[in-house]
This record gives sequence, C-alpha cells and structure tokens, in this order.
Amino acid sequence: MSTGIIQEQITSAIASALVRARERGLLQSQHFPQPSVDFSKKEEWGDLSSSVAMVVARQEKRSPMDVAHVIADQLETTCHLLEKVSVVPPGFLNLTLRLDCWFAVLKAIEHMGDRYGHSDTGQGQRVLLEFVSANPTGPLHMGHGRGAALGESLSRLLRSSGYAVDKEYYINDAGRQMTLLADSVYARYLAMHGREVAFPEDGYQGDYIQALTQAVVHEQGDRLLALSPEDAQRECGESASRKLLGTIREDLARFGVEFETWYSEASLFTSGKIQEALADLAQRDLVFTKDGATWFRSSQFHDQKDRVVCKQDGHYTYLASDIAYHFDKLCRRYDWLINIWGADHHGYVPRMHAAIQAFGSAKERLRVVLVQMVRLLRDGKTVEMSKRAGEFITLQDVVDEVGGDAAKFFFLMRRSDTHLEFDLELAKKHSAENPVYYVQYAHARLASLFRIAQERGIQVPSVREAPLLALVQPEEIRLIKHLSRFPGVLAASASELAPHHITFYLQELAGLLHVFYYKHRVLPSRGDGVEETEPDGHRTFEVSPESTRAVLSQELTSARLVLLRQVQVVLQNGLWLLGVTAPEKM
RNA sequence: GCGCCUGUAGCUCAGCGGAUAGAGCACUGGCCUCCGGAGCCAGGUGUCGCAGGUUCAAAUCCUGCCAGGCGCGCCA
Repeated sequence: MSTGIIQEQITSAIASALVRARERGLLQSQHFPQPSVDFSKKEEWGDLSSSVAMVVARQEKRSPMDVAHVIADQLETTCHLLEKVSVVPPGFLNLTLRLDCWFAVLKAIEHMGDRYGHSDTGQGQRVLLEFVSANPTGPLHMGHGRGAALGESLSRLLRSSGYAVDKEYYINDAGRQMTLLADSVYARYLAMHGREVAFPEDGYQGDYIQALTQAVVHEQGDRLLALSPEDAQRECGESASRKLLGTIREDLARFGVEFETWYSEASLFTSGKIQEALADLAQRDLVFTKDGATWFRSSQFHDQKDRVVCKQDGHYTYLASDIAYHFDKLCRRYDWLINIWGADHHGYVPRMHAAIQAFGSAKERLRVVLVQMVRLLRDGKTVEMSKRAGEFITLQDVVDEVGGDAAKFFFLMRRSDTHLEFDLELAKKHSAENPVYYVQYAHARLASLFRIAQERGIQVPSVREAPLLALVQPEEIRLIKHLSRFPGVLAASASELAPHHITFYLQELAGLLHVFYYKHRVLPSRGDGVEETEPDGHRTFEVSPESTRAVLSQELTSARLVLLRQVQVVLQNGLWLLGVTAPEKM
C-alpha cells in the first residue's frame, strides 16, 4: 500500500537500520516485522513515530528502550533524512526530519498533478461496483442518495488506486413490487376513466403515482380499456416502470452519478441465466428438493439454514435471481465484486457469501458495504417520513434545496455503516460552520489569489526553480507535512472502502490553509510596499518576526505561491474523489 | 430466542493495539486600511455503556452483561 514518499522512505530506513544492527551483532532476530511508521500525534513528538522497538523487543527478549536505542544509533549514523532521533519511554522512536526533506513532497505533487496520491495497488484488477439498484417503483430517497454518493466516490477511490471499475445498477424489474406498481397504476387508470375500482391493498400511494398514471393516459388514451385486465395491467406496469427508471436515471445524472451498465433482473429470466446458475449448483450437489420446493444448501457455507430458490408453485424466489445475478457477475470475470446495500438487508449478506463460495470463489471476493439510514433535520427537528402515506422527501428535493455538492459531502462525512444526521439548514449555510463551504472556500480563495497574481504579472514558478528554503514558518511547514499524508489517506480510504477519511482530511487541510492565509501575506502589498505589515497590533507577541515586520521578498512570494499551488492541487484531488466540485469562485 | 450493527465531550462524530483520547458544532470573549471576514484567535470539558480477561501497552482484541437500531418468510 502506498503511503507517500516520506513515510515510505522512513519505513525503509528503519527496516535497513534493523538489518544493519543484526549484521553488527547488536540484534539477533532473523526476521523483523514491517516497521510501523505513523505521523506523530503531537508536534513535540517530532514528525514521525515508530513503535517497532517495542515489537522487536519481544522477540529479542530485551527491554524496548534498549532496542530503541540500538535502532536510533543506526538511524542517526546512516539516515541523512533525519534531523533528530529520540527515544522515549516506553520505547518509541520519535523522528524529526530535516526541513528540506519535505520539499520533495511539493515536487511530487507538481510532478503528479491530478494524479498525486494515486497508486497502482489494484494492478488493473477488475471490480464490479453495484449500487443504488432501487426498484423502479418510485423516486429515489435519501438512503439511495447516500448509496449513490458512496458508490461514485468508491469508484473514484478505486480507480485512483489502480483498479478497473465498472459501475452497475441492478434493476429489480421482476417480482411482486412490480406487480404492485402495475396494479396501482391500473387502478388509477380505471378511476380516471370513471370506473369504480378498489385500490389494491398495499398499493403504492403518493402523488407520483397520480402523475405517472396521467402520463400513461396521455400516452395511451383509453386504448387500454379495450384490453383484457391482465394485458392492460401489464402495459401499465411496463410503461410506469420505464418512466420511473428514466426519472431515476436523470436524477442520478444530475447528481453526477452515471453507470456503465444497467442490469435488468427480468433479463435473468429471459436469458436462461437462472436455470444456468441453478444447474451449476445442482452439478455441485448444492441444491435439493424438499416439500415440493427447490433448496440451496447455503448452510454448507455458514448460512444459518438452507434457502428456497424455487417455490412449490414453481416460481423462483428473489434469492434465485440474486444467485443468478452474482453467477453472471463471476462469469463476466470480475476479480472483485462490491455491493452497496441498505443496512436493513444485512441479514442477506451470509446468503450471498454462500452463493459466491458455492460457485467456487473465496468469500472475500464479494464485499458488501452497508449503508445506514439518513435522518433529515430541519430546525433541529427530525423530518418525519412515511412512504406508505406517500409523504417523503426525495433525493431530488434535497439536491434542489442544498445543492449536489453539499449533499454529496454530507453523505460522505460519516462512516457509511452508522446513522447519518443530515442538517438541511447547516448544509445550506455559507459560512465556516458548514464543512462543505469551508473546504470549497479554501479552494476558491486560492483560485482568487492566483487570479490576482496573474493580473499583477506575478509568476508562479516551478517547484524546481522556486526558492523553497524561504519556507520556514510553522504554518508553511504544517501545510507541507499535511500534503505528504494525502497518498496514505487515499490508500486507506480505498482499501477500507471508506471515503469519510477524505472528508476529514480535507477539512484539516482547509483549516491549515486558512490559518496560514490569515497570518501571512503572499503577494506584496498594493502600494509598492515590500513590507509585510502587521494587520493589527494585537498579535505582535504571538507572531514570529518574519511575518510582522520583515521584508516580503520576491523569493518569499514565489515560494509561497508554489506551496499554495500544490495545496490547491490536493484540494482539487480530494474533492474530486468525493465527486464534489472545486469552485474557482463562489 | 438467534444473528448483525451501534454505544467516545452538551450535540454530531473521528480514532479501532501504542505515548497526556481528538475534531466540528453549540457556548463566551476578541480580531476587518491591503491577497475573498464565506476567515482567524483565545477560553473546557470526558467513569471511551458496564464488568472481567489477553498484552510490555486496550477506546481499540476476547468473553459476559446493559441500552438502542436492524434482520431472522416457499416477500422483494
């Protein structure tokens, strides 16, 4: 896993220090663990910390402090990157890097540009990422929105990590829900033509059904009245679901989410995939007949019990379609399958894992990411929703109200398997309280700075020609150090399938930028002023001499512009991973 | 009854084997002659649900319990 140049260099420096110590007889172990190197939690602890000594101490049967000193000695004499190595109880190695090491980070960002942070961990392995997959029986709700934002972000994270990802939407266009939709629309259709009909029990309510029916009337007139109820109903259903799917597609596209493939459940029946998949299982002796039904021996693969795939009445169960669907995914030669499901389907996961294993794949080949519910808050109160009564706020409503960027960022701010509180007021705020604006503003602020620099004819040099040694302020160094962590954050987000790490990272980066920007000037003052004057006398004691009175030299301006250019690039890259725009102006 | 998820600051949540457990919000008080104040600074809080255990080291791993959510159909 890639973690960025700095961390990688130090990790290998420690690894070779261990080997050297053994060669000199200072350590005995034949094998050493991969040294863990983390960014220090506190600045007083240096830049990076490692706990290897405490792990190695065990196998060496020596005290952690002893071992730490041995490693520290080797590092100090041979690693040119280090300014200072200290050993701290109970056995930590705290490392401070030479300041100029960090400039390599800026060079890497400039070199990689919008690919900074990317890796080839996936080595081109193929991933099928299935998400949203809502029944075409109604508009998308908040839960689907969260799944959509997550899926889109995961596809970007994985592609950035070297995987070849296809996004797929599974259309549940077979089965009872569809029949119910057809019934509901047909009933309305008849009612519109003055026929008295009982509305189906559990039928779909809501204004959209009414609108849908009107569209059917508009399209078909009273033609359906002449058909048999079965045929008319079927046509109503097909027409309605086609329209709904169209709306879903448009809503998702407007939300910035598009799919490579739309896979129809109904097609599994017509293509014979279901029979094919079940025949495959039968060949492996994993199906049997009991009580007139056909069962899948899922209990052989840690499912709690066997499951029916074909009912007594000869109809296939939903599980049968899903088995066939996943069979087909495997046939399509994907290395990894990722499904994003609503958390209320979690009980279904063992069944799908069983299916995957039944077809001879490792369970790990399928990863199911569960998405918890979204609770909408308005004025601090939960917005109650009832689908049955047709009272609910759709994804489109929310996107219209707060904007796609804010919606996506909010959906991705929390781990997907925890409940999400979505504060509509907060999402709309144009201030620092709103994390989306806080981050986007950082980007827009920089864009504005570069615009002004350009107007004034001030060049942003390349990293190579920039006088980077002028960067010595703590706020500058903190920014660079934070930039160095980005590849590791990206890699962790991708491997954990957890984009929320990116949102946290970006908030921190934006914070560091705002602090820097408040304290330090970048461009010379408007007059001919080359002095960096103090904005207010109040802070004289907390600010270092450079920023209070010293000359803001051309070198410093150049160096800071280069630094900020790289900050801007990383903000862009991070926002892109979330599917959120990086605005030039706001 | 069985299974899964969640319990961390007033609130929303990070952290998921490492050092004195963090952030945002809320609250209080400051800060705009100049690059975007859509910003910054300063104030303080935790029996990490409870109890055992493993470990040099536990919010983090294991076991049991408590609380909340969800799931356990020849529904989809």
